[in-house]
Amino acid sequence: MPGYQLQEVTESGNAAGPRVTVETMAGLAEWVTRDQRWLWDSAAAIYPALVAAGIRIDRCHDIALTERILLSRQGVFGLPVLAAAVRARAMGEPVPDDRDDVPGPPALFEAESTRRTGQPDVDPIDTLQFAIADQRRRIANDRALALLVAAESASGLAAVEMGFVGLPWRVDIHQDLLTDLLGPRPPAGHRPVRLATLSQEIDHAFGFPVNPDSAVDLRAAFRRAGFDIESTRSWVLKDLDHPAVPPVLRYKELARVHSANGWNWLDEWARGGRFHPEYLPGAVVSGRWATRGGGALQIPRGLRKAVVADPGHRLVVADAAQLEPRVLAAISGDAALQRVSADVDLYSALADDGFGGDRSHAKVAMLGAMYGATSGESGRLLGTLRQRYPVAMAYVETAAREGERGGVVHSVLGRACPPPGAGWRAAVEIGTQQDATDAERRRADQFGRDRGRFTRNFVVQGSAADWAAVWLSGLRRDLRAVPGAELVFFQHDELIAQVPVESAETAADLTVAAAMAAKALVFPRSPVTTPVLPKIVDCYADAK
DNA sequence: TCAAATGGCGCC
DNA sequence: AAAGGGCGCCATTTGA
Repeated sequence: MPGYQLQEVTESGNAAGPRVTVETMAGLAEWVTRDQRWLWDSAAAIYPALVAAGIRIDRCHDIALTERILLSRQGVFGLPVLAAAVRARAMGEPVPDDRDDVPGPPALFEAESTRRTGQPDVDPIDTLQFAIADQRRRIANDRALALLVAAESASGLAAVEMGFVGLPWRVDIHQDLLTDLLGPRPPAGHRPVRLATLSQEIDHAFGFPVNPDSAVDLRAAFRRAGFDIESTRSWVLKDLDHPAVPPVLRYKELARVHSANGWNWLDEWARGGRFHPEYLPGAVVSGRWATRGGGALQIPRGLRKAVVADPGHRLVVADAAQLEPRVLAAISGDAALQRVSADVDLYSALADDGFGGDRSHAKVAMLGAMYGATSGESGRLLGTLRQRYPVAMAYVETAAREGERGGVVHSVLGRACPPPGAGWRAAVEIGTQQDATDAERRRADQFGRDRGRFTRNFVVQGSAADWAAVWLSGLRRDLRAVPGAELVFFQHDELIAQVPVESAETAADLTVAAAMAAKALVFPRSPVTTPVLPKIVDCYADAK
């Protein structure tokens, strides 16, 4: 593994510390000691090889992840080739907004001059030194931003480690579930018997053949049967009085299992009893993680039975209860909502505080407020929220107005949302001219409202992601003191650690402590709580 | 014919 | 209870 160039930095943060040129893994191992922070271009590019070689590090500064956050604040998105961005900044040129570039692992030291013609070659160490100094300068004196960058860098380490370790996955249990639902595994290219049977029932109910996998065909069939529907989404179909509806809904459900998490998924993703998705920290504009491969963030609840701890171990499943409304209470400073958020079941408290004890109404209303619902029950319930929590509602309304007029908003620690694109600006520009047609006005309105919903949600979702990154990185650090403990899954506001039986209670306590620490760091002086309720289980399905 | 767009649905 | 935010993935459809 030659060619990696890392720079060691002293605890004092002196970037001019000794240089290390790593020629081999064995050579690197000598350099890895505790209490070092490594500076490197990207954990995603370097760390997988180290982890595979049995090397773990405690801390790092990840130039790529940091640069993405810093560039977001300059309105640059789409992850330009990192070296190009650093080089442009070094030369005082505008940073290229390279949306179409293929986002491979961001590589500072790859031979980019061969890929991107016309660029001068640069010394990687010089580039690294410049990048570090430049980033430090841009972060200087912004404690929130420094916290975000530290948490993001640590997330980069956790992501690589979790991808390497993988989520325990019992293939036999998964196979049994599939057989129960769909019948035996069909030959390649064939439908399982259960789907074929349902398809026949659907044909029979309509009186003519219909392909239930085709939305076009299915909608035409229902229209032919006298139901003037716009789409075939299941919540539309479920209200129709037609004999085809039950088998269609069941077909959709099972076809989803088959195509998304069927035998092909098992072959590709769960060999060896582990599911190894690739985690991409901060890859969602809001700062949430994304994953690549296997749909790791959409594991159906019904499949959680297949996630079982190794012998002698337990799973510690911890999630932050109703994180987003608590975050809204914190960032808005709404005293009434903060009082409600003192309750472990926030929605129940909300229900008792203006929704006549109706928890589901309270929940719908709050979600609607954060997502920008306009119509229906949720829209009507917004009035109650405005009356009870005017400060919180004004906060999200302000964010929405900012988005509608083309502005940007920030998460609590300072991640910026993308500015509107050229198409958006053009459409709004045209639609607001004196001589605009009705269609142009409607289009401009639509674009404005859509973006308002986006920025409204961004401030909440992004701040929740900030909190979660701090939580995760703190827990990762603390968990290193627990022998045999590994983080194995992370999903927005929920994580799973696999821990030796005897350490399960300790690890569970650590998830709680890390949540309290995250609250104190991200929302200092705020009275809100961000409770975490860890469950110690053998099987993920038993955690809820 | 093939790549991009769409519809749909799983998770938060 | 409603169909509002963010994603990834699959099968089908569209259109160049």
